[in-house]
Amino acid sequence: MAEADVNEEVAALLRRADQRYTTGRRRVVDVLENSGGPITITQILAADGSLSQSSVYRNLTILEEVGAVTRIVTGDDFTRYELAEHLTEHHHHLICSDCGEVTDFSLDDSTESMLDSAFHQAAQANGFTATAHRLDLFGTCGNCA
Amino acid sequence: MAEADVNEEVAALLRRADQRYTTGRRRVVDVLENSGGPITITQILAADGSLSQSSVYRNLTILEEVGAVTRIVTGDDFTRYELAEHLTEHHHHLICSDCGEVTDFSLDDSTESMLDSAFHQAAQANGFTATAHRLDLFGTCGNCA
DNA sequence: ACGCGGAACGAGAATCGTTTTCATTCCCGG
DNA sequence: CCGGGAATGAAAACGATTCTCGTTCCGCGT
Repeated sequence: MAEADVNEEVAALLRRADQRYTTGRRRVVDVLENSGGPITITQILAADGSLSQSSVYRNLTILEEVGAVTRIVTGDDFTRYELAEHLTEHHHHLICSDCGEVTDFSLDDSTESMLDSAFHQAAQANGFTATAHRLDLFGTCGNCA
Repeated sequence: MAEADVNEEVAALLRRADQRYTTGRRRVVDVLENSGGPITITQILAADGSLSQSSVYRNLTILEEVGAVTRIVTGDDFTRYELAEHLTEHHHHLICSDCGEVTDFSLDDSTESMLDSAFHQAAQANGFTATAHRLDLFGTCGNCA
């Protein structure tokens, strides 16, 4: 999705929740857009020095509530954030157990659709209503090998 | 796996790392064994009042290091623990976004093996060495619906 | 049996990522 | 141009987890 479209879509999501698309929020979205995978608060602050920590935390919470951003927990000590899937593309994560970095990857369509139906079936069998799934690979990234 | 076998296997794992299978550690393993899914420290303490918080934290760390226990982060504020997969069976998690509870579920063998090869391929394409994967469904459990 | 030495324990203090507070600044609607 | 609620920033508070430290336990050699 083009940058302009992302901004427009985020603006719409915020408006729908009676929230403003302020400069700070826009800067956060811009940082997330230019980072090939989920990143930490620290990384966001480092990427744009004009942001203040508390506002970034607060704004990420709001952006998550309106559905513009997704919160990712990997197992290391830091929560990471990425743009919501409908603003990017469906993908999964390679998580390096060594350095903690997260990079995106995709599966081919036929695998994905197979997964979907398997999930649907499994959820149903457990009286569970599934709204999303998470699929990550853990291991060692090229850098750390 | 039968309870006796689990204990034996855990004992072996600990011994291999020059660690003792103390009463406290055994109690933790017992609690994990009798709980159809990953549970929090608080739940462990509630399930066995004779355990002390700091020791449970410490022992779970050790049990994880020797490969007897796996740490699970779901997105809510609590880390959960379960017996390692080779002490139970391969499975995935249904995570209730509402109450936070986690329950196990399985996919059929053909789906699993398809996934494995898809993962292998994706990891390789990214210069990544995959050692494990995580596959969870988020949604609403029967109770919270 | 006994005693030694290191492992494990328990209670509380410390840590640190995250959340909240509160006074100030900004921005929209009238 | 003003008033009032929203957003901000700095700093304090919070809370799950980790660390500290004195005590207790356990395996082993004598």
